[in-house]
Amino acid sequence: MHPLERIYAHLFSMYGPQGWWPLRYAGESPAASRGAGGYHPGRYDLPVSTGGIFEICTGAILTQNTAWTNVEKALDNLAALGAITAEQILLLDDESLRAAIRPAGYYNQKSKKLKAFSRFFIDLDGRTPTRNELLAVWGIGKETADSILLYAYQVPVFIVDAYTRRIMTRCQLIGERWEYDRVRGYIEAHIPPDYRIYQEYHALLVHHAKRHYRRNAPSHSCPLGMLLAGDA
DNA sequence: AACCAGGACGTGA
DNA sequence: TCACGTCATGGT
Repeated sequence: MHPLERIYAHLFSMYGPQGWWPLRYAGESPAASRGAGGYHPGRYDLPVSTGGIFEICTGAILTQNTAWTNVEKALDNLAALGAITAEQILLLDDESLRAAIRPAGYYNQKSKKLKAFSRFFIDLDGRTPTRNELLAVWGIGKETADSILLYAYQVPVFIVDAYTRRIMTRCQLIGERWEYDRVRGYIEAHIPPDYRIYQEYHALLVHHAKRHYRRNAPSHSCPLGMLLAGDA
């Protein structure tokens, strides 16, 4: 069993299914099967509507280098304006859009990003975008593109975020200087390409990192260390 | 009261 | 390529 598989099994046994990506505004998932904050543990059929897909894409852009709690406030404001669809965002004047997403920070940049992505999203006309198409959109980098593919379109790509890097590096599975796509390729080579596993794995890494791998935290012991003691 | 949060882009070597 | 600087609000 590869260390990456062992880590996944361990994290899942510790924390259980995480139910990412949170869906709170699209109203497509029955409230009864939706947990607090819009998380929906155990459901892998979401999103099922265009609104749900777009909400995830919007959240992925707004959460760039930003705490999710701040993104929720921005999404609340957009929902209050009735602007959580691509068409409605494009109808908003720039000043209103900036004001709505202000809690998420970087509002000048992100307002442009949301409009650029909204045009792109409409042109897709329901089709699943390719990774390169997403990367060609201004404001969509590798991590955001992969977040959109994995959580909005159920494409099995592994998201390499700061938390993933920090944990894998400290477990000595990857090098400090490995490029994004090298890390992604390494993980995808050792984990079966099942979008449900990739979704849970990434969410579990984030959850675990928030508890044990804060950037400022001194190198203290982590529960995963014991898992890796036995092999290379 | 610094420090950080589920990054991306522009610029100059 | 690579290393910086910039963007910005809200919680700890």
